[in-house]
Order: sequence, then C-alpha cells, then structure tokens
Amino acid sequence: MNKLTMKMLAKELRLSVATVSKAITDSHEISNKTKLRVNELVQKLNYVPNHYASSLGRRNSKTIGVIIPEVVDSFFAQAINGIESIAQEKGYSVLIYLTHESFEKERTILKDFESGRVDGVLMSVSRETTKGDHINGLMDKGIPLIFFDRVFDGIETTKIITNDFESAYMATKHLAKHGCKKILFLSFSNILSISCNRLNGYKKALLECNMEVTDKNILNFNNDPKSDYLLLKKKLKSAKRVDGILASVEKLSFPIYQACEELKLTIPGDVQVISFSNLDTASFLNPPLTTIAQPAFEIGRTAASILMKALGRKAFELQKEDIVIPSTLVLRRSTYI
Amino acid sequence: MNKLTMKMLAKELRLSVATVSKAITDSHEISNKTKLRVNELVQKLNYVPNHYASSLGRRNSKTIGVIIPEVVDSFFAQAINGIESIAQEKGYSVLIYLTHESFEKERTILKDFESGRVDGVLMSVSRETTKGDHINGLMDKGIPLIFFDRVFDGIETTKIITNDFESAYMATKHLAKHGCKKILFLSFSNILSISCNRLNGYKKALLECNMEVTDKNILNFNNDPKSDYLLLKKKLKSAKRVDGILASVEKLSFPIYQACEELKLTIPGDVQVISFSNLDTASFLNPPLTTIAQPAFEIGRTAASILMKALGRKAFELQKEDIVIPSTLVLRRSTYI
DNA sequence: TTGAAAGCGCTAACAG
DNA sequence: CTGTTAGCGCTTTCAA
Repeated sequence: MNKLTMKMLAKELRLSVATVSKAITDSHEISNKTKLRVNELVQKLNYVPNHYASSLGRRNSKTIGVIIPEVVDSFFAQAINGIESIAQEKGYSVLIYLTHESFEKERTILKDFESGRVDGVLMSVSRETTKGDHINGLMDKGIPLIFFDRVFDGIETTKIITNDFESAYMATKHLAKHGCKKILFLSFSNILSISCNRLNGYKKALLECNMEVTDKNILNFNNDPKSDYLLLKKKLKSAKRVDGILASVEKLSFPIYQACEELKLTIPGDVQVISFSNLDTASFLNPPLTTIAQPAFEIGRTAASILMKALGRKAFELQKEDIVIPSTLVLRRSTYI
Repeated sequence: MNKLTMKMLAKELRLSVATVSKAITDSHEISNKTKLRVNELVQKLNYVPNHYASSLGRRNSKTIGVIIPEVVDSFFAQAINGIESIAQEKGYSVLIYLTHESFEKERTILKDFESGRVDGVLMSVSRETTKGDHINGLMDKGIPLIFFDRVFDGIETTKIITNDFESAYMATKHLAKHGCKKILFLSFSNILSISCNRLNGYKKALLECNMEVTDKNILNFNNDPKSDYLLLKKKLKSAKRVDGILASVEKLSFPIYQACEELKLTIPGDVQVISFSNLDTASFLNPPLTTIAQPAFEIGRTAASILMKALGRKAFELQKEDIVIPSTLVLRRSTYI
C-alpha cells in the first residue's frame, strides 16, 4: 500500500526515471519496445503518477475552475454540464466553486486560484459584485478568465451571454399585445448587468406601447423568501390591479404562483406571467408557465471551448468580445397566445 | 507579472526560505516580529503560495472529490450545497465530477483520484455500477471514501443514506389506504441498492394489503425519454386501469403528468401519484405533487463531516456503518389525504 | 528562533 | 533512443 513512485518503476525496469516519465507520457523519443515494457509494469502495479508532482513540473494542471453563485438552479446546473462535456473531451478536470451570491466568498475563491491551482477560469459573478479588483488580480497573474451569463462589465475579456435585453423586450411586448396594462418587473436588487439589460428591455417595450414606466412597478427582492413573498403579495393586492408580471429570475416564479393562489387571482385571467427560467417542470405547472429559456448548456460549452482554445496556445490573448447566444420565448398557458 | 516565489520573498527579507515558509503557515517556532515582517511583504506583493508545490511537500491537498451521476437534479444539487457548507468551514476545496450514469466514466474518475489529487472522496454510484474493483483500487491507496445516497453494497465503509425502504413502504400504504387497487412502481432499470430498497418497501406494503405483487406493475425505464414515455402511456391505457403510481425517481414524475394529461386521466381522480422528489416546484404542479422528500442537504453535510473527521486523524479508519437520515412524505393533492 | 539541506515525485533540457 | 542533471516551489527535519 506504500506509495508507488516512478523511481521504483525505474529501478525495477533498470531504466532512468526520465525514460519512464517519457514512456508514460507517450513521448516520441522513446522506443516502442521500452514503452511496452513500461506500460506493462504500470498496468501490473497499477501505477498512477502523482498529480501534484506532474503539475508542478509542467507548470500547469489541466484543470479549470468554475465559479457560480448557486448550483440548485437549472441554468447553472445545465451550464455545468455544457462545460463538463467539453472539458472532458479535452482532458481537463473541473473544479466547481459556489459563491452563494457572496462577494466575500467570490474574492476568497479567486485568491485561492492565484495559487495556480487552475489553468483558467469560467465565471458568473455574484449578485453583490460591484468591483473587479479581485478579478484583475487573478488575470494579472496570467490566468485567463472568461465570463458567462453574469458578466462584470468593467473587465475586458471574452463574455458569453444571451440576449437579455431583447428577450425581456419581446416578453414585455407579448404581454402588452395581449392586453396587459400594468406589468410588474421582478428581480433581485442589484447592479448585475444581466438584470439591468432585462430591465431596460422591459422599459423599452413599455415606452413603445405608451405605458407608464414607474419604479412602483419594478420590484427588487432581497432573497429573503418571507419578506419577498409579502412584498409581492402586497403589490398584487393593491388597488390598481396588476395584470402582467415579468420575472427576471427563475426562482421568482414560485412566489408568484403562490401569491396568486392565495389571493385567488387566476393566471392568466387576472394576471399573465412570464419568467426567465430553465425549469424542466415549467410545462407541468398550474398553469404551464411561459418562459424565456436560456441556452444554458450551449453557453457552458461555448465558454469552455474558448477557454480551452486559449489554453492550447502558449501566449493566449482573450479577445474583448461578447458572444451572444439567444434565448427563446416559450409560450405556455400562463399567458394568452 | 512574473511568478513570485518564496525564494524571492526570502531574499528581499534577508531570511531563509524555511523561515518564510514557517512564518506564512503561522508556525509557533517563528517570532512574532518576523511573522509580521513576512506578512507585510506578502500583503504588499500580493503573494500566494503555489498550491501544487505545497501539496507536494505536505503530501495532502486539502481537497475532497465528489462523484455524482448528475447535477441537474434537485437532490444532488442540494447535497452539494451541504457538502460545500462544511468543506468551506474546514478549509477544504471541492472537486465535483459527474459520471452521467456511466460506469466507464466513474472508473476513469476514480483512477484519476488515485493520483493523490484529493485527500478523500464522497460518492454516489452510477446506475450502471455492478462491480467495486475501481473503488477498492482507490481505497487500497489509502484514500478514504464515503458513500452517500447511492451506495455500493459490496464495499465496507461509512454510508450515509435515507430510509428508502420505509419511505416506499409508507407511500405505498398511503396509496392503498386511499383506495388504490393497482399501483405501479416506476424506476430506472438497475441494481442500484436504493432502487431495490424502494421496490422492496413497495412490495411489502402490497403484500400487507393483500394486493398482487407482479412484474407487470413494475416498470423499468432506460432513460430514453421517448421510449420511456411510450412505455408508460401504454401501461396507463391498458384494460385494467392503473389507479396509483409510485415513482422512485424525481425525473419520472414528468412523464406521468404528461401521459395523464394526454390520456385525459385526472390526478388524483383516476390515478394517485407519489414521487421521490426534491423539486421546489412540487407544490405548484397541477395538481401539487405528493413527494417523498429526501434530506439532501443534511446527507451532504453529514457525509462531508465524517470525511473531514477521518481526514483530521493521521490513521483514519472509516467504520463500516450506515447512517440513516429519514425522508419525509409530503402530502399534496396528487393523492387523497 | 532561524537556517541549511534534503527531499516531495515528476518534468525538461541537453548530452551522449 | 536513453540517461544525466537540474530544477518546479514549498515543507520539514535537524543542527546551530
């Protein structure tokens, strides 16, 4: 059970450690015969090279880091699958870190990455992130970082996003076209670029439809289920009745359904609802929920591909470039069609 | 931007590398004064020790590996949160790997872990896993491994599970008590211990209620959405009408709802439905779904705690022990109450 | 309390 | 094609 090392293999085979190393990594400068001998022993003894020693020697780890706010979330879970699919293909491992929307955690994680434990990073910023020093700190050490979905505007790098503005615009238009006069916009209080884009799309649609754009119809939650729920309920009960809702976050669709049920508001009769969401269950809700579905898997794949490509070159340069993969509006019965 | 090393710090401070190293790890054998000097420079230069070099030197990495079949799954996503919460607390990082239910992938991942890149492993086996050689291979190298939820019976180690047998038993009893005469059991074709336990619970309940236990009522799917769906639909259409369903996997609740809708079967009027599920949306489905909710977060926490505890000791011995954290039957309107 | 020296286990020139 | 010789950057005796 005692650690098996290359040195031991070398001695056993009467070869140098260097030769064994090269044979194992299938270097061209080793004869087939020796490779065979080496591999046979490797097989027999079930030898696996020490990961830390190789990484140290090679000065890279064949590992990428992924930073996301949350994993109990269809979007991010699906994005991980996308990332994984191409990482695996390229022989990379994936370290996943969760910030739980905390800026402090985000900073700590990036700091840890400065230790060189990952070759590159894929990141979706937390809701609290308003400064980019920690990100620059990492990139200054020569570690490439790509944003996906939730980007931080102040940093120049490749960003894989979806068309948040247009999606919100289209969704709002849809509501207006189908009779909504008073449309709520729900989001988590923040300066997250994607939220702003969605909000702006909503606003533009309202303006085009000659509807009032007012802060009263823009609800910012703070991720506290109870108070968030009360805030929403209060709004829905108010005198001038809301007849449309656009939720900019998947999770916010739950309190909507709950509040409507409790207040005996029918969907879509009293209120039409659309939510940004990747929930598999959207079509089985009561009523089935009209969603803006993001191409989560594709976004993950694309982000990972571009990172891999950069890592493949010795001197990579990440373009300041936005790659937009569009979302789709999936009409279901929570709105009129 | 060129890599900053301890050696450089040492030279700058006119100290030895050894002293700097000890100062950074806050060793007691270093004077406060030197620690202060060192830390000041570390701060100023934004120095972060190389992760691979430290791990190599220390012969441990402060990293644990988590192997799960899938992350787009409420149970596993929540379990990750549980694991993360305690790993973070103890200063460990978490490497997450997905098998996508493939035994080959599972084996490859465990092999990779033999490289010593993780200090310990938390694992839920794939649906295909029928042999444990790869697991023994890892444990033989002295790397502790703990199972959670989906365990492999042939291996002696700590296992964190829930009461699958009793849960299925209770659920089936509930259906029977509320008038079901023909109850279907749905699962993915496998030898997974949790599935067997659930199936056995179901069978026991049927026997106690003098109902027929027949393979005709036990449907094994193969994870192909289309054919799975057709199989289910065919069964529901059959002459002798099914009036109760117990789904042993969250994902299987979707085709049930879909098939019932298409066949104009009302839930719970025609068919009562219960599913093992941790879906947040269960209560907003049409009708709200009665679920057996597993304590995912707790299971993750417990598994991680025990692993951390083992890693804390130099000579750890993982008890062959099953720790059972019970699930809860949450009654909603897809069944009668 | 500090430092010299010997690794950790593997990789990478560079000879031969 | 194989081996020698230096490292990679940090940790850890052990002596001073």
